[in-house]
Amino acid sequence: MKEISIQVIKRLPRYYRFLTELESSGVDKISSTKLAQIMSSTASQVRQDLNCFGGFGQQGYGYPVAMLRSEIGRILGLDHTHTAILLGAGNLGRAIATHLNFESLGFRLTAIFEKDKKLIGTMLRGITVMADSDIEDYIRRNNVDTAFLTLPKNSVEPLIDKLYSLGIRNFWNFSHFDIARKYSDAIVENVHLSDSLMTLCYRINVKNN
Amino acid sequence: MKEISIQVIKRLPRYYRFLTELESSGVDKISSTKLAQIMSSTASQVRQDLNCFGGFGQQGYGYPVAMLRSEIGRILGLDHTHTAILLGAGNLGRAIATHLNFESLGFRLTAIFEKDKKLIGTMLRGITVMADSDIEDYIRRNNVDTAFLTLPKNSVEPLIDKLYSLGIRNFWNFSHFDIARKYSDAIVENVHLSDSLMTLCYRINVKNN
DNA sequence: TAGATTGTTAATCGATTAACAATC
DNA sequence: TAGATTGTTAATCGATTAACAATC
Repeated sequence: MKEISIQVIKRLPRYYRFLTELESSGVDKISSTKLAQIMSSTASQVRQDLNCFGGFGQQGYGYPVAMLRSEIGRILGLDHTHTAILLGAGNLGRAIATHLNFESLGFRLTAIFEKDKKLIGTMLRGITVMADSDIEDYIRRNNVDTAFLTLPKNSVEPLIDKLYSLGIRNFWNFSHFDIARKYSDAIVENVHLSDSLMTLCYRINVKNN
Repeated sequence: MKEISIQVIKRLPRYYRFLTELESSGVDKISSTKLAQIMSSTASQVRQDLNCFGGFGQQGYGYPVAMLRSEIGRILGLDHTHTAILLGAGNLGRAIATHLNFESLGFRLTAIFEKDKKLIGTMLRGITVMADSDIEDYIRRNNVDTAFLTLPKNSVEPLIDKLYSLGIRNFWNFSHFDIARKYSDAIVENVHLSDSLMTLCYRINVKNN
């Protein structure tokens, strides 16, 4: 199978969201043209994207919504269960922990670690926040493959070698530490909120120049 | 001037971050080759990107770091001050409010609104959280141009028309409500955390297939 | 000057869009 | 069957990469 481009992959969650909505509003089939309208895309792109993974449609009819949704979920691997730990129970960490339904996104959050003593022992999403110093022990005893990093850059820096050496290769990284550069075989998904805000700033200024 | 592509724009904050680091570690000049190495990019791309905005370099020498950094800051418009309000003081809203240094990102956060009565009256980053019902009045009395939306989709939906009708055109949107589709002249920067996590899930599964 | 490195044009590569035969 | 719409190939468009003359 030919490699799927990152552009296509990044569109998949969007298809998944819109199809979920369509399904729950009782729509049972949709054409590439209609789906493209809803998603501000093009019929060509929809068909090209979907055909990267197989022929889900039917000529003269369109795509069955429920089947297409579940197929995309399967392609994304949302039925898998990767075991993740969260590092950092500050504002951002708490938001992530409480805000997302990991179970339907392919993950299981099993532990939360924090340096600040005031936060250790508190509960988040049914998980007791543990001390930073327990990380190594926890990973050794449990099968963890993913780390969610909601710590500042200078806290990630001294931690990342330990995580890597303990076998963690997947990172959801909210910090500005460049993990991918240091460990080229790691899978790193970065969320840089300030970058996003700067982009907004640029676009506002261009419009109002 | 020819339109700058969105790919280039999205790379600008990254240049800005790396240049800020270089500057604070006392580096005063850098070649496109070296900068590309640090950023896991290519020398060609660096030069092409920068030359969208002007010739900041010097042949045989490279780019002056401090000057290039401040130029990119100016291009991004970080010296501007857009006035923003935050809607939603839940976990995510609180994280956003406390986590980011808006002043150095081109924005000023002046008010926070929330539906939940338990949160109204609490302080965040020196701002007293106000009741949802005060939004309209506040916007009429103050010059607000941007809204940060850290509310769920079904709370954004009934609110967005009011915001738009009161003149707000710029949105930093963490919800799944599709603002751009409804108001095509709005500038919408979306942050979809669950999309990002699904992309990570896909990439892990492809690697470990 | 000689070496280094930019700015910029040209070549390549890949993604998006268009077109249409296949077929339900 | 006729109409609709897919799957897929071809055309276009744009972004990235390479090359090199200009020049500090």
